Amino acid sequence: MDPLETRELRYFMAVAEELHFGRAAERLGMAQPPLSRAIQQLERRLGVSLLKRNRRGVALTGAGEMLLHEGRAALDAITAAARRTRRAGGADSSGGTRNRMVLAVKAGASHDLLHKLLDAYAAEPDAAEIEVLPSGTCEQGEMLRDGRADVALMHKPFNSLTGFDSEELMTEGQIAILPAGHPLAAHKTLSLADVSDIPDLPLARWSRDGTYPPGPGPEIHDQTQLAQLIALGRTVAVFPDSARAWLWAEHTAVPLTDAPPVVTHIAWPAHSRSLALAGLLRTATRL
Amino acid sequence: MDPLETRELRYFMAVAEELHFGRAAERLGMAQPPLSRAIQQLERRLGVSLLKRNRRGVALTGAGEMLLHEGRAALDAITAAARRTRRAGGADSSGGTRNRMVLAVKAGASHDLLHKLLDAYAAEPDAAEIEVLPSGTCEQGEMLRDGRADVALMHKPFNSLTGFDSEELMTEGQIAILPAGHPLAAHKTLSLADVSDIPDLPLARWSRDGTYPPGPGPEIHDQTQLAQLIALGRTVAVFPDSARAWLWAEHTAVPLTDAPPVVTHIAWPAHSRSLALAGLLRTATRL
DNA sequence: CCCTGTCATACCTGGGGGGTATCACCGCCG
DNA sequence: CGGCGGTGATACCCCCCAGGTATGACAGGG
Repeated sequence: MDPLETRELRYFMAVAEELHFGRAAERLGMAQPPLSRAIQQLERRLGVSLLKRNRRGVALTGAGEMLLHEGRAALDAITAAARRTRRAGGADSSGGTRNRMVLAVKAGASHDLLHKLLDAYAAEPDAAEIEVLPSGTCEQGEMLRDGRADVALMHKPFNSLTGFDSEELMTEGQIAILPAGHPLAAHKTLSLADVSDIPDLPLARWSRDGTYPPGPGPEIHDQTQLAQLIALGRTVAVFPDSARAWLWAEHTAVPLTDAPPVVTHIAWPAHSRSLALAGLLRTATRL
Repeated sequence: MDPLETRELRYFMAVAEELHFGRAAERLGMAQPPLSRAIQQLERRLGVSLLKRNRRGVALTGAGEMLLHEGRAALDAITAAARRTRRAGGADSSGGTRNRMVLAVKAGASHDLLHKLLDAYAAEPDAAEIEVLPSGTCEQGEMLRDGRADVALMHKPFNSLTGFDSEELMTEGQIAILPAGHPLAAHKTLSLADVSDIPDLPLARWSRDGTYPPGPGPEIHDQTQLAQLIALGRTVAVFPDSARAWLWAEHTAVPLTDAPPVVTHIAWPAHSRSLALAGLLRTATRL
């Protein structure tokens, strides 16, 4: 009948994630009884049971899982609307001039491409002000979805472009970054197999949502950390070619022959229709 | 601060579309003063002015336009969440079995592809129940966005696939559909220029959102209507090759040499993650 | 100059969202 | 087996705020 309220969605998401009314209520900063009631009302309203209450906690039904996924997308869209509206209203109060735009970039990646892009765009007539937002590991997608960013540089195959519009900007090979003195550093090229099986140099493991894939290598969540460990001869890493920009003297880069190429795209939410974005895209595709 | 409520969004959308508080309030089924207040609160909350109140109606600011676009996307996402949740909960109450799925298809298009797809999918083990939803002119995208449909057959270049994931299914040429007796019907092939300039047969104009592009041809919003007008020798139309399925005896189809090919895709919202959809895609790409 | 149409303000009321206290139920463990 | 802890549900209350009505302020047009 009448539409879902965002409050109800927020409540349900909390319960669906915690699978526990008490903890969910705490997270929401409210008491448990009104939360229980709100969820019941939601279920009545939708005419669907969302949770199975076993006496020991709760579990999601099929409909519950659906609402968990779709609801997250909807909440993201709402916060995106609020964020982008605030951003659009911050500077201009009428004309559409001086729009600010946020560009998300994986920290340290595509450095000179980014530099050239920003310089070229700044030279455009009535260029918008661009704020560069360094993003953590592969979270540019979330940032576009929830409105923290308006446009992003994304790197296939690490980022997924599904749900966004994009233009291809650049393709590059990958390199292995080795300690300068290591025997393998003398090679002209290497294969993935070569670098994944070095007995004294386990491949570094990157943090993904705070968890790490299993393996022998050191746990990394920061490029500086990684650079240091490589320089100390403790690990080896595989990066796109443009990573040469931040290599140290103690590093040696060796091209990999069989690593998949990395394609840099500029991506934006599919429904975007802004002049500033159009200008940036024009600049980017002309580079 | 605290998130936008859908009520506020709905209110703002109404005002932004009507550009008139009174009419917007009427459309919302409420009185004008609380609507005014709600919008003011919204503006205060966002810290942004959304409307310029000239004493003669209102106009949108830049931020207002942003909220109009982003808000529409957000509201669509919310109604989609509600619709899909209801649909998921209708049949199953726990297991995930017998999910229903809605497939949007432009009425009359890709008829035998659709037929083969449905037959092949129905033969799959634990196939979901598929409801076919005939859509009007090119509105499959909206249907995916607001949850009326879960998956759609879309036709490049008529539909835009931006924002969706898709798989290519079929490419076909286009044909001109002429009255059987017409001189041009005797040709083996024609060009677009040939059919757009026939003095006695103006090209039909299709309705787009209830409005028609300008031109001499008759206004059409229904395939049967069009078929009849062609049979009567009053107009000519250009269609994908698969339209041969519904030709009448009084029609003649002539291939067009220079018309852009029509590519049929199966498309779905980028964030979808359902087993039923995966099965349908597997079937579709194997056809 | 008044009348009309617009949005804003003032004030009131009722419903419902949220809180506290408590219940009902189950599983665990001594 | 009986208390005990921890779960979600119920009962009841209160007060805030969404919404309604009446009215104001202001601009433009005849």
